Amino acid sequence: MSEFAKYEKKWQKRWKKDKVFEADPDPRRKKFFLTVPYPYTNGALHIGHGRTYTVGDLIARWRRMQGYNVLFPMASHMTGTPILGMVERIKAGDPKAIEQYKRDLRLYFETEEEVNAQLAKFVDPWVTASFFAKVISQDFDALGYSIDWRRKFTTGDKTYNKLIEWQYQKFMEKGYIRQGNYPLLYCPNCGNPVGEDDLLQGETAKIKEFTAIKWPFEDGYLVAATLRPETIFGVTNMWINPKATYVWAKVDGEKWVISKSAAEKLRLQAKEVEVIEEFSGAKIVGKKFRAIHDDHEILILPAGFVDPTNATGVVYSVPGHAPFDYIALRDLWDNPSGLAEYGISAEVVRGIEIISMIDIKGYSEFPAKDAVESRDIKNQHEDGKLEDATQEIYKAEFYEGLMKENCGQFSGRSIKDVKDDVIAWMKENNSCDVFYEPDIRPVICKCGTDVQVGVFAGQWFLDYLSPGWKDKAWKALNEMSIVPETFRNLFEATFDWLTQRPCARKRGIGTRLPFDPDWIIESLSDSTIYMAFYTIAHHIHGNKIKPEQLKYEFFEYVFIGKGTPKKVAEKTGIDLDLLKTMRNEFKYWYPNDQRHTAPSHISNHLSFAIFHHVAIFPEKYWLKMISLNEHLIMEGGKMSKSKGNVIPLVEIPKKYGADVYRLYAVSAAEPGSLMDWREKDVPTVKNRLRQFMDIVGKYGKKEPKVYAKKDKPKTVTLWFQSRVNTIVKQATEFLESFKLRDFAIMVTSEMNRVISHYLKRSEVPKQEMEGAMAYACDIWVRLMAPITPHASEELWSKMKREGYVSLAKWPTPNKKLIDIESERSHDVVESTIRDIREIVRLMKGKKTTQVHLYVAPEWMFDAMRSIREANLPLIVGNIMKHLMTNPEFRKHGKEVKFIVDRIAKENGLWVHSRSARSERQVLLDSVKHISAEVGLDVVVHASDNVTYDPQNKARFALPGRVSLFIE
RNA sequence: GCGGGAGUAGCCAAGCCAGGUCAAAGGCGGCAGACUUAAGAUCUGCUCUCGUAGGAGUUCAGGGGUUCAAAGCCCCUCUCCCGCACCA
Repeated sequence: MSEFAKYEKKWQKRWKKDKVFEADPDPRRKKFFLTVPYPYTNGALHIGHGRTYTVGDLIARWRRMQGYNVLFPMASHMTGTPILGMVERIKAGDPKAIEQYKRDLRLYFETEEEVNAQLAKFVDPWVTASFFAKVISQDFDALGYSIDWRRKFTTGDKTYNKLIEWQYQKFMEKGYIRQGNYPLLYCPNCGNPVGEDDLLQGETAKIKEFTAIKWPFEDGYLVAATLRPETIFGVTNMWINPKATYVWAKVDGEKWVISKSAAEKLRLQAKEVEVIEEFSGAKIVGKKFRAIHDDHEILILPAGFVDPTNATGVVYSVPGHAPFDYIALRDLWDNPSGLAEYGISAEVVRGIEIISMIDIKGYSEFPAKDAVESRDIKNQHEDGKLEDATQEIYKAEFYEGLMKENCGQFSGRSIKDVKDDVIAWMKENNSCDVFYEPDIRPVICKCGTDVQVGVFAGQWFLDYLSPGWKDKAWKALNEMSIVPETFRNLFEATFDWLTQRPCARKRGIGTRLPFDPDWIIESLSDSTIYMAFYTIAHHIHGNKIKPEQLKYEFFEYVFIGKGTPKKVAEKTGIDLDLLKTMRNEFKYWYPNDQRHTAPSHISNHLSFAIFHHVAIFPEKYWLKMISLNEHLIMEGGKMSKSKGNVIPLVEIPKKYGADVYRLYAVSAAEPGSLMDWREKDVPTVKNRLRQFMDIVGKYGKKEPKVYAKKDKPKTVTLWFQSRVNTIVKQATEFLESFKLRDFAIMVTSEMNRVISHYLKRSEVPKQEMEGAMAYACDIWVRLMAPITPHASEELWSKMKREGYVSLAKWPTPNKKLIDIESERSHDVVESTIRDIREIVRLMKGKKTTQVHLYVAPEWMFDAMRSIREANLPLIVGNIMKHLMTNPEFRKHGKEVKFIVDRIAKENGLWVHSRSARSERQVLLDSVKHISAEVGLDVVVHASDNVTYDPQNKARFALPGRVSLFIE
């Protein structure tokens, strides 16, 4: 158990008891509405999830301390397939699924009996989802997240369904929804589309779209599938596998010749297929078909390499540009003996002329021939080499090839531009269709069946290309803050690429489409505007409003302001005042000021959220800001259950302490980069927290006092007060610009450094030091509160402060105390100490007793100021001229050159005190300190009155660069 | 393939957009010292190379360019990471 657990629990309880984070509208205060996407509750969360929620909480806490009325709510996500899938696997007794859940359950139960008892209940997705929703909310509390839990809901709630129904009715009204064909991986045995998780093999498979070209043949078509439809102009023959089974089939009313297995696939691809006749490929070898572009007759040849289970099992041959075709034809030329049985003479085959139809630099007229010969491919059985040759030619021709003059209206155009036009042209002439295949083979379903491509007719899409939609979304994006700004590119790329997206499915948990209840809205499409639901969720369940009361008119009124509350109250039976309250509460909180999550959601969830908001809400309710933090890795590598290196969220407070984790999570990496969790760095973080607690614990209880100049404090006290306020200023600026790591370093390392330095200064009287320290601690404990709320709360109460530090005022820098001059002077002292040390080190053991410090003459300080004020470019001549016009400096001509040369060399002015007097004074004030640091007696001289300088060192002094003599 | 991003000292990681104040923050590791019976913890200093006077030299994936001046801007090359649609 971590040493922090006891007081962490204590404060979590008190926050809850006093409803510290429950936020209600307060017109007198500015609001800040922050959301982090709700977790998906199909299992326990891990340390990586914690990073995002911790950052979210940091923002919430900081804004709250800044005086904003902060709403930071949370809900849980259960729509979609994963929970349902797991439940089914548990029911089926799948040992892997059972073990996975047991592993998660053991985190929450002591005994194996309890684990099994809970697991036994996981036969209902609702039970699974609500169990994990519950434990995740406990985990969040244990990490100190300042969430208003009154507003929680799940995406499976009936009331939530009503929101989504309204949303999709709105989309329908606007014409943003359409139906169409959609191909996806499909298991014919299960009768379902399959996703990555459903696959045994080929998990990464994507769908490849072939163009099926319908070559006129007898009273129908010979249908050959290709990825290179532009090559129809180079066709010389057709390849048919004489040993394979083909069919004549009626496909959507037309007669097609395709392989038998292709006919079965087409049935799944939303085609009407009726097999008329089955026959062996040999039967049509030797027959003729007609070309698409000029109708001439072409021969069908036998080819063993044609795979009837790939695409249509019919291949048209372009030997000039396809290595497989070239080598197959060459093989027949070399050995035509097998042709006789099909009634094809050797002469006819030898008479086939290879056609060159693509012009490409660096190749002969037949690139396929070049590629085959350069690889020394002997025959059509060298698959690997042929595949390689095909890739080479395909790529080269696609990017650099031009259609030759024999390509009709497409002549002269580049392949990559012309491809789609060729397809369009064939489509117009009813010469082609589409045929889908998985891009890799085999793809096997968990049920053991070979997965095919299924085409869903009537699939519902959200059409992001609907007129006007994208323009509005762009406007929203352009006006929104994206932090870190580097991620904006990713949004822009996504916006460009979004076209149509299926928004409903046939399976899973979710909301049914109101206008087509066979379909269930898929889980990324039902979580885009729900932030609005937080503003009223507690009223809905608090007043036991029934789902059927949440009619279309209800949401129209509460979210859009349409209709009158009176009419809506009549229609829904909801109390009139309650309706008004909800409308007002929505108006108070909305829009969502900041949404924080991980960049992996940019290409879907976050972009959809922007699109859906602009579709539904008026401009003033669009998202204001999206902030992002990257994922977390473990000891330099990916986290994965198989590696066993996943730390569950629930263990973090026990193992490390919530505050330690939080501090690590914000200080180990800036949000924009991956964070590496390294166990050996944890003690350092813990130590930083302990130092903070020790110091504030010791000095925080004293009476804070601010020292003004008139109080005649030590100069180092003025420096200290200045540094503390500078830290407040910079820390706040870092938060504003979302540089969370810099913020964390500033309020831990830097603050600690400044404090330890001050504590070392023995010249400061005890009372003065305690007063100044108490002042600093009062600020420090508040600066740390967003990161380490429990420790800060504990200290705050020990300091006998009113209320909770979580609600205390965020420190603002006291400009009067920021004294750049004293910070500069301090730097001069520190650099002097460094210089002394360096010289002593270089003197290698020679006995040293005393150091003499010589400050530069006053006029040099005047010269530096004069240069700064003149704001001259860094050109020696100009600066010289500038100084020499002043008779005061002219007196020191030679030394002026010395100082100006130095300025040129250093590329500008450097840190120094305001005047020789003040520089000397600071050194005098620090004699004790310098002496203690370097172990030498210290004598400070003024260079206009040097009484002792045996080695004539004083003349090297410059402002800020004290000259030294060590003896 | 398409799209996005990254390569910084022994390691991790800031800096890059707005070039000079950068031998480059912070941390880890290492070395030395203090404290301690000792170890650990903690604290202090050092940690690219050279240097018996505060200085000099060489660095920011590799190559080229722009500039008085480049880790930073431009071009090319190499290497690595992430997303690509029904999966949340």
